[in-house]
Amino acid sequence: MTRTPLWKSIALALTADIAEDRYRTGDQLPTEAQLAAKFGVNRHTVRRALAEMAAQGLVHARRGAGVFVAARPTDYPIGRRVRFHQSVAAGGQTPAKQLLALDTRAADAREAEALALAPGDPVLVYDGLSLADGAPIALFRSAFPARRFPDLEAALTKTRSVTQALARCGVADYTRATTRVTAKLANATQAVHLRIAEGAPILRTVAVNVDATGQPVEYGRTWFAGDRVTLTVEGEGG
Amino acid sequence: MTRTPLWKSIALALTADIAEDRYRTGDQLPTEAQLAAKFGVNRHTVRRALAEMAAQGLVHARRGAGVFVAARPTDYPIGRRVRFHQSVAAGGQTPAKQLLALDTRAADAREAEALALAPGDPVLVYDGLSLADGAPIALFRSAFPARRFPDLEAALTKTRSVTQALARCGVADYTRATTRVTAKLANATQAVHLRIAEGAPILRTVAVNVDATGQPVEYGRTWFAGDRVTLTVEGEGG
DNA sequence: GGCTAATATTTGTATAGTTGTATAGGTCAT
DNA sequence: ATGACCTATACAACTATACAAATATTAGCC
Repeated sequence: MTRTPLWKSIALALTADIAEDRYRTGDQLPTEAQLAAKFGVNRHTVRRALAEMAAQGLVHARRGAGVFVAARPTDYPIGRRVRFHQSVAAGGQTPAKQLLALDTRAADAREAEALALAPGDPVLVYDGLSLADGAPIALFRSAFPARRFPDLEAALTKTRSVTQALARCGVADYTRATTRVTAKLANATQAVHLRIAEGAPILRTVAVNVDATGQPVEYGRTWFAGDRVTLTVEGEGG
Repeated sequence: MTRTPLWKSIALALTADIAEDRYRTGDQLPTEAQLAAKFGVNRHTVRRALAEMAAQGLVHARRGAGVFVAARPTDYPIGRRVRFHQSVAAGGQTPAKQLLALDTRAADAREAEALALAPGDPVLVYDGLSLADGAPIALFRSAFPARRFPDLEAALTKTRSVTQALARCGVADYTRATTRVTAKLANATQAVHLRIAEGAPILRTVAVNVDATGQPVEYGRTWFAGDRVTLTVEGEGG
């Protein structure tokens, strides 16, 4: 005589809690065991409800950690003068960057070509994570010509902003020369960082930034969580 | 939904980094904490990956120091005319020797017998470490008849090479009379020197070198890191 | 300079908690 | 009978935290 399945009513109740801001973006929900006790059902029934909500992008679970309220989609522009900080702030969210790794090594073939370096020239590689309101938006890996910017590593350690760090190294302004966008599937590592499932869709952009004289200063690859970001292309006066 | 366990993909990524020489033999990897941040997982997950790589002999951890890329297996010949320096250089690696202790004392029973000395005769004992590309390959303890070579201690201090030191003491050439090989387990001291785990397998060789007249000039015991060295037996024309 | 002691860093180990997955079975409406 | 729904149990994978043990680094002292 159960018109509505238990799991469905549980999902509705939790969805209402989120809609009424009882749980906010990034918050951890009670554990599955706690929810099961609270609703007086088996843990699997709660899981069924959470699975439905996850499929709708409302929540996301991290094994071993808990279930969290997912971030709302972010609009992200692509154009000649894109600055992550400004773009996110313009959308009313708080931007942040997390440094994952900073390493100097020999350039690989693509990096050397994009930056107009000789094979084997050193590049400074900056792996990081872009956040909006604490939610991960994008993974990125930027390569810079290490010989031209010997102080960039220190600058990036202080201010994780690429724009500010380059400014300290004498590049007052830079613009995006090329951008290519492709679709990929998240591998395990990317999925963890972006808090999405392995195999979930990802937007990958490959870009080269140049200074005022046209010299390439940054070769950047960025991976966006596909269902959390919408890339918008500005009119580019080529 | 994790097709591939996280730790496995992390181990693969790090293994690839080593294979592409981004981390070289003897290099220290980033700390577990840094790797955990870089891959966006808990430290224990990184440890699981490192444990797998350590089990394969790819890396080795030293508590309090870090995780290091293990040396690649070195081929080491056993035969009548073995010279450490030449053997390692022939393999394309850079040989070195580290002096641990140099001491003159009364010979014990085995040393006396091997060197054809009277009980209680003095022997010069040379404890050292053999390195290839900076990675420890073998621990050794060599005993020489002190009365026959009064200047050997000074010579060994200058040039840590046994061959060169003996040459200065009038032994232009020597050959290996006997070699015995056994397997042991590393004790704590050996493990520290060889940068392996306590209880790891060790190859021990016991050898007597004789001069052109057949007089024994060196009684040497050597402990090789079992998983880092392959002993190859040359055809010995007795 | 060299030695010692204190401090900080790094790996090793232990414990507890959380989500993911698999298996087995039971209830009920159609 | 069949399939959707729900319970029960167990284990694997991962997180979180804390502390111990070994090492590296630094400061101070002679």
